Amino acid sequence: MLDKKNRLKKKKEFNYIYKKGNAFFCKFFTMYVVKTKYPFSQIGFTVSNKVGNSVTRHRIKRLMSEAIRQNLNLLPVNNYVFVARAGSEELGLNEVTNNFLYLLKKSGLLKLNNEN
RNA sequence: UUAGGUAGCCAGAUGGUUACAUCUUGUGCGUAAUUGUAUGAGAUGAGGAAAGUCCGAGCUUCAUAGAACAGGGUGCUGGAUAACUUCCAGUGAAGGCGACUUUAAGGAAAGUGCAACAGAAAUAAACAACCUAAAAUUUUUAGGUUAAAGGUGGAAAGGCGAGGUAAGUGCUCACCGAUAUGUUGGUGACAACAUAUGCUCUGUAAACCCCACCCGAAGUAAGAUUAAAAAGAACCGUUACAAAGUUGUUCGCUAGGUUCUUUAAAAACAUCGCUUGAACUGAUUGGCAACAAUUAGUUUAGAUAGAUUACCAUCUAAAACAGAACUCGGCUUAUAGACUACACUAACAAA
RNA sequence: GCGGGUGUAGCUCAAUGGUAGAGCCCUAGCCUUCCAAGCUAGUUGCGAGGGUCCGAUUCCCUUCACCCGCU
Repeated sequence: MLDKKNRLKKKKEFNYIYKKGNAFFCKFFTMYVVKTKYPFSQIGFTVSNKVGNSVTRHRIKRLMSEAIRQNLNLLPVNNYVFVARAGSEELGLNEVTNNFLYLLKKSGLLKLNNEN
């Protein structure tokens, strides 16, 4: 799990990010991004009710958080929400991280980070 | 040996690195102090069903928590339990070669309803059968007796056999069944035995209903604390009419009630409720058992976007179903694989 | 977490416990020079599993899927 300060918690924040954020899609996940005031980034994970069991849903959340936690230094400072879509039940850790990297490249945030 | 029956247990293990939650604690920063913040150490950290939410309780609130009706639930007997649509032991019935299993099992003679099609007839009696007489010539009419066989149907008037009869019929008899009475046994459901009655009176109550017993409602997102709040607006009532009040209707009850806006760092994104509980483990005693009593020991998750991870190695053929959210007692459903016990059962083989 | 509701033909719906129907759709034929419209005929079934009953879409129990409300 992430540290407490890096988690998104409140329902208002989630709704704000859903409304105002830029969305990027791939096959298994969608990503919403919004800029923050704070010097650290806050990240939230959601899995919809239609994906599998509560056990598998919880497992996907943990995999996503682990993938973010290992690559926290690469992330530019923003607020993120990652949503898992149907079909993501059978992914492993490496595939999740690859998907996330693909999303970040697609959004153009990672390139800037590499140039700096 | 094979196929079963019953009862029960486990729910991958070990090691390494790593992440998170709670609690305890050390150090640094900061503060008048608490809170805070950063970083270390230690301990603990999800099931047999945590699930479904099908029942029953605790706890909290609702007017003082009341009454009647409606509505709902349960339904063989005795016991267990805080309580129960639960459990245990029995009775009856059904199934199985058997060990054994299953069982919402009161009342149809209180009343109402329904029973399609078929069949003469469906809850009451004649498609017909037999006999007698007359006509007439293989049929009709009149009278009488009876309920056997036939086919229909889920169900057909106690069953089967013998005697008897014009043909038949509990008309008579034996056996079985039924009903009533009595005796004995059992706490009881009921069972056994004896005697009597030839014994019309279907099924359905998981159709309405009757009888007996039980049930107020909502749910921790209940609710409480921090506060001493202040100001304003709207509606209803203050004439017990009317309105509001935690299911429906009526009675009874409550005198103020409901909603909204603004201000203050915050009236929630805070704290409590929240985990010591009809708790768990072991022993002894009582009981066939469910369970109870006594005694010794243990303290065992408590989050609020919501904690048990990720990777690797070894064992292994492969690891099922599945994630606490106030707490207990049950029920139901899902479930890979491994294991244990039995004077258990059947078949086959050998002695 | 708590509460409520619905499952019938490809779609929208109906039904007294007696063996399931209507409209649109689809198929074939008729009509028309051809198409459309119209007429005739036909195909496709009660979410799943048990029980009560002679008999269940209907009654009872369990279960699955979907939808809605509180938050």
